[in-house]
Amino acid sequence: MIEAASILKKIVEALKDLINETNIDFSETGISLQAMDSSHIALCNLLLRDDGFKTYRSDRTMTLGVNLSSLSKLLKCAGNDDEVRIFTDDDADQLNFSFESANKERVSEFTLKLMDIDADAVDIPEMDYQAVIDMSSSEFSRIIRDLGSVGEAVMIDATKQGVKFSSAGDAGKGSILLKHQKSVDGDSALATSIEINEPVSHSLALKFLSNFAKAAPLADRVSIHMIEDAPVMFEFKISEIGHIRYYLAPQIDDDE
Amino acid sequence: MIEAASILKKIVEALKDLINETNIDFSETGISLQAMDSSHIALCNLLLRDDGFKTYRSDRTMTLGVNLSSLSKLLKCAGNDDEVRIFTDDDADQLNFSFESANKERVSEFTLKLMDIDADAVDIPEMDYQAVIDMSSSEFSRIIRDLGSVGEAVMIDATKQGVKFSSAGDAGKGSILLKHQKSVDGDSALATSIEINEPVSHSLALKFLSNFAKAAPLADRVSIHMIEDAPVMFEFKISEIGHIRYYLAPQIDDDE
DNA sequence: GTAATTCCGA
DNA sequence: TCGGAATTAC
Repeated sequence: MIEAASILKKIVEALKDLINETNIDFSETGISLQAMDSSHIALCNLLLRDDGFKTYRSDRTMTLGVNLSSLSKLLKCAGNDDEVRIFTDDDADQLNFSFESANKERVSEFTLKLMDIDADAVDIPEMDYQAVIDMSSSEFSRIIRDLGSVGEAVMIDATKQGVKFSSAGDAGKGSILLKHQKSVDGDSALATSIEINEPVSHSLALKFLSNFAKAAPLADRVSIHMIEDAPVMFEFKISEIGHIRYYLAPQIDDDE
Repeated sequence: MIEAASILKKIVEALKDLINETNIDFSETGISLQAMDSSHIALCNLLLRDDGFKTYRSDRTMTLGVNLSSLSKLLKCAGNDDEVRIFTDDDADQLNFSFESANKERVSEFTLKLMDIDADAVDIPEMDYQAVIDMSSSEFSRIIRDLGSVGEAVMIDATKQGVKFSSAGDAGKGSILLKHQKSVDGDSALATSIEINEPVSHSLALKFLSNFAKAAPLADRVSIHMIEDAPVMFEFKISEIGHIRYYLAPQIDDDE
């Protein structure tokens, strides 16, 4: 399997602070991963389809347990433009990486030891969400960072008119309102669009949202999927190849 | 003696984490320093020839003991483009620095207290090395940093074809292979050249190599000089004026 | 564990 | 050019 290193790095950066160790599933159709975060509250789902790779081959289905912190360190040894090959031996007790620089003068080989991990058997039902907010991922990061200095949780209120992020803490409170905008061609990159059946609002722990925001380098946009009485889902599409989705259950608090 | 501050700063940065205190020799022909690192394993050698200075005068030979950490702090008070004068009084119990800004509008004077230091009498024999690797110093830094996250030691294997740096640790292992290349004019800045009589390989403690890599800002290239059963020497040429050389004895381990 | 520094992104 | 984050030294 061959791919540019930078995207792989970003993927691992988007997961490693949430998940220490996880099983990764390799199958004919691609690579996938589902895992609860270390505190068993949030949930991540990664999908990389086979056709997104330059070449991809997996003769059989394999589940490999990796330490994401080690993997992150390993990937830091690749240049962003290096071509990456990932392969495993038949006994699959280690995962091998080769990085080749663009000019071919430098070839690195790294090996990651694998581990047996007790899988959190996770099943994610597809849902019909009441509201789907599609917004700039950098805007999302900015809002999460800004509200992170205000309080511990963010209330997300989605209405037809727009979406409001708000937080309150000891020193005060803050809110950011993004108005719904049909993607104006001029700056559609920043526009926020909201598809909504019914207004919905949820309070979410900022601690997790900050981690979700680490996926922003992977995608220009993030979509936030909300429904009453179920986890909120954040999706970052990874161009041409798949997505990262994060699920987080709302906090039960006074305002809902 | 007058010199641009930035180069002096870089020199001290390249030494201070390895050596706390050292004698510096001032003679008619220039400035030199030899010292073991604090753990008495690695060895540094600095040479600054008199003709590399804008002006240089040393009426007699002097050996002055300095604390490099204090010197580093002192030099941080100089602007990078300041012209530096270093001078001492006849009794030589302190070293005086003046920094003059490019526009001459600002002149700073600093004084460093000297100390008596028991010299490690160090003698470095000139050797005929079996292999000399000449490579980009930034590439060297990168490799040392990358392998630093893998293990505690690096094996350097020099052959006619190229040089391989490799390391192994708990989480896995890694290696970087640089292919030998006659300096193609196009990008000779990155090319690696290897002059070799006989293949040689040595295992070296990464802890020290990380310190050696701090000399990279002083020189675009580093040359690695290897011979069986003797310390490996790393040389960074300081343009027009001298060099820093580091010596490190190989670790005895199974692979050699 | 804290503090400083260096590097990257806005 | 400035601020923030990550890395590294004390």
